[in-house]
Amino acid sequence: MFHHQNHLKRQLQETQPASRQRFHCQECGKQYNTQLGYRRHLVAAHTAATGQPCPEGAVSLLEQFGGHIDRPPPLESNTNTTVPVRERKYSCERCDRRFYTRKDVRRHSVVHTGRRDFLCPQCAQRFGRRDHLTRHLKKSHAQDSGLMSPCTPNIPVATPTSATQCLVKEEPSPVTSDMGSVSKEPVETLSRDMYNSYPMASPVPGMGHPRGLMQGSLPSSICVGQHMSSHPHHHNLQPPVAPQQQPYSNMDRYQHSSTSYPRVDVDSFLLDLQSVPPPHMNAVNSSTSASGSPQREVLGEGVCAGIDTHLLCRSPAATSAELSCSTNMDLGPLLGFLPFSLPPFSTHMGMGGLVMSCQPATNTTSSSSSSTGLPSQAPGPFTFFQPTQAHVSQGPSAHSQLPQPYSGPAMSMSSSLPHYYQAFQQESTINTVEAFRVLRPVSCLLQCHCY
DNA sequence: GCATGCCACGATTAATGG
DNA sequence: CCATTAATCGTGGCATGC
Repeated sequence: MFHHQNHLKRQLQETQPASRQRFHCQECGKQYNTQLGYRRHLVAAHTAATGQPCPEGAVSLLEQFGGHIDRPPPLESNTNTTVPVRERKYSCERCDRRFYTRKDVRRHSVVHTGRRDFLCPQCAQRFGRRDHLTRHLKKSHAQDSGLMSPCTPNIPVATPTSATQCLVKEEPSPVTSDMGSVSKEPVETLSRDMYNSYPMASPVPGMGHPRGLMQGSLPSSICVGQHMSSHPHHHNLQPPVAPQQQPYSNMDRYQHSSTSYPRVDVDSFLLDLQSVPPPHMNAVNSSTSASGSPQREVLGEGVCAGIDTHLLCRSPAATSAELSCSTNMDLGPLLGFLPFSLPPFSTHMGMGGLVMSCQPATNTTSSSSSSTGLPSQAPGPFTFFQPTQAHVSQGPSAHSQLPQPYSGPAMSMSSSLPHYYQAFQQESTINTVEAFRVLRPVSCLLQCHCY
């Protein structure tokens, strides 16, 4: 269980200068901010060097690192020689961070785009870099290599050539083909968020990633939240829990000493979700995309634009109520951790949760794919969203008819949810109801595909 | 020059024990 | 309730091979 207060305290401690770099290696002089880093350094750098046999615990750790470290000494050891000091000549256009090589800048761009093109075939978790996927597979799925999740066949990615990785990158999405007039980036981001919507229960209890439910959704949430947070409409909102609440700025997102996204991104996203009327947001998106502002990408390029494209590609038969329905929002980031009315993960459902069932719906939703402009045979995550119109007609009545599974035992997963989700849960009833209203059509859709 | 992959490190989160 | 630990992911540096 996670204790927010405890976390806040710890966060404060770690961010205070006095407590930073308290772990000093007496052998090489390196300093570490965290005990974990210091211990890893000890195991990796000095355990083998001393010639002593690796401790039991260190053996497994070294195995995780791929064996004993045999890399040459770091460059710092040559600082007293004539080796010229390298300079970071290549800077990122979006955040002013500087890098040694151009390649690093390109790789860094993933931070801004939020793209996660590398899909784990075992648990549908997505990564922005191939080596991350490789690492994930080695660490999380090394033992279940022959245990393919049933969800895998439904994942619209290329067959992994290495049998270990699914490459989503550059994979022509079935949606992309129908959105030829749309710029590439929004489509990619939209598709990304759809993937992120995969509920990712660990295929094997005790294996895989325990946080798979929401891990992949964070960057997308950031995109959405960032875009929406830029709108003055939300300033009157109070964050549920925002220990690191900071004003948004592109620079603030990436502290030079930090490599992770601040939690406030998620909080902001959740707030925005509850407060933004879709038509308004649509207007914002339209203005944003039309103006071609350089801020576009910073403001969550893909997601906000993805909403536009999602709307634009829809059939003219879509009613105004339909357009005002938030099912047109890119809800992918939410689907990873919001309860909806999804059946709790169980062994009966099998591995992969919702992903395992993408069979054509037998109800009215089956005809909706044509109205979306999507190919009816298109597999993959978009099938989740095709039949949304079938539920739109419920309109405002759905508001007063809260889905039963939202309450009580259906939230069985809440005990293992991260604190920002729990913070969402703890929001006022009105806000929750609003969230339900926004998300209900999608949840109903998901139910249809699950049963 | 570029792509790939390994590694170190910080951050986050859940689990565990006192 | 609090502190600690373990596991995992995100990011940047950099070696290697083409």
